[in-house]
Amino acid sequence: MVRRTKEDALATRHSLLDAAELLFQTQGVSRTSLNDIARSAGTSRGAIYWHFKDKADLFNAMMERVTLPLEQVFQLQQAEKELDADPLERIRQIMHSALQHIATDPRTRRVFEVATQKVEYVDELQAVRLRHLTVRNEFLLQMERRLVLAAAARNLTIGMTAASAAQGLHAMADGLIQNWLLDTTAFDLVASSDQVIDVYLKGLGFIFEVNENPD
Amino acid sequence: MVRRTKEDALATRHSLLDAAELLFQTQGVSRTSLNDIARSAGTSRGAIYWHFKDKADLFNAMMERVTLPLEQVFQLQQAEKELDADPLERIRQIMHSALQHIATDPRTRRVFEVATQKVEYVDELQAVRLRHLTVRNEFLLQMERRLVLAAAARNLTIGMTAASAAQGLHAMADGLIQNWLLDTTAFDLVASSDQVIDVYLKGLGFIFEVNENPD
DNA sequence: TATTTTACATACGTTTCTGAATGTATATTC
DNA sequence: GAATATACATTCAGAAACGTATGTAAAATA
Repeated sequence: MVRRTKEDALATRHSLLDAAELLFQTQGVSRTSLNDIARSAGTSRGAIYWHFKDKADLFNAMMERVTLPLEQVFQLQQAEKELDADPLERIRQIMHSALQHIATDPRTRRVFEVATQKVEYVDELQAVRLRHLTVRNEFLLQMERRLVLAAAARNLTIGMTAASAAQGLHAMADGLIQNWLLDTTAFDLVASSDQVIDVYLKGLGFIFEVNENPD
Repeated sequence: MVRRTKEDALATRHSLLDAAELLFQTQGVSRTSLNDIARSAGTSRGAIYWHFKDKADLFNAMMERVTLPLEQVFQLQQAEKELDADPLERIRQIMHSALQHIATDPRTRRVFEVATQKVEYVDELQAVRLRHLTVRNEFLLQMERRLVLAAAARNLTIGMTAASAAQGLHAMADGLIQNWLLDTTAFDLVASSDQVIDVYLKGLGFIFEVNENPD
């Protein structure tokens, strides 16, 4: 009704994104009107058009609220001097912490569910999609490099290109997340991922103790 | 304009589904109106409402046109007496032929792209989704059984439950398909899948010749 | 051949959403 | 403390989509 302070405005922005998350999750992006979001956040459409250009812009902001922190994690991993650490262990750590974060942080899980099941990637949303592809390719390259280092350190040669091996690793994590999001009670994401990723790495020729705990 | 023979009607139905496929792929399901589909197929909305209850019903028909044949494949695999065949080889064959089909059949690829990127699974479409989950679980059970048989035949014990191993196998195939659909030029689906699946099976303890061809 | 379905086409009414325009009261700035 | 920018709320006009109802001519049926 009246003008708020800058902090209030930021709070409004966040409550709009919060409302969007929940509504997108239950109704899907396209069937959620800007009016729905505004009313759920206790404001009007005017507030949305003030903070965002349109629905696609809002969607993008919602995504970045969870993906930017995730990307930070990868950047940090790269920043710290890791020359001494075992590349293979770093791979396992990175995968573990990423999956762990997805499994435990409610907002991340919600947004991932929206991003994988409740949105259609066309027109303006395609751009958002493409940006994420860039991030994914960056991740693939990192994994590829780490695999090369890990293989060299152990003086072994995997039976395929490092790029293919990285593709497989990423596909495995991606598939696990997707399937877990379809039914979060079907299996324990972190535990299963740890096991299954170790199986894959073992198949590549890397030998270590596989976690023996069933499930 | 005038009534056609039954064959004509069936042709109309198929052309409606064809048009829907293409429009869904480029515009997304929710942004494609029934009028768009009708005009693209050279008919009117009346034709759609004659053949289908609503858009969800049409979507479901579009899905079944490609999923039913795929399910048939699995059923047939089960029907023929396979007691003599090596269960591990059957797993590899099934995965290979499924991926091969997805990679080479344009309609299947198109519908998969729609199903994974161009539709929001809410409300009526949720039902369609749930039906596919049933199919998936059936597939998981089959793979689990085969893995048990394969392990028994070789007198080895994998370091996890067969269910988890099957989950990993399925997640891997699923992830590969998803990633390949995002950019079909990034890698060769069939070749990469063959390699990567063998790596996984090898990691489980199954030993055999891994295809050595790079990429 | 008369009757009844069938396979659509067309018209209608209603709902809903969007973007832009405009209004407005309060922070903020100078 | 006057001017300006901010953070929204409200209104408006227009398009578009859906479901239903109704029309219709040719197949199918008897």
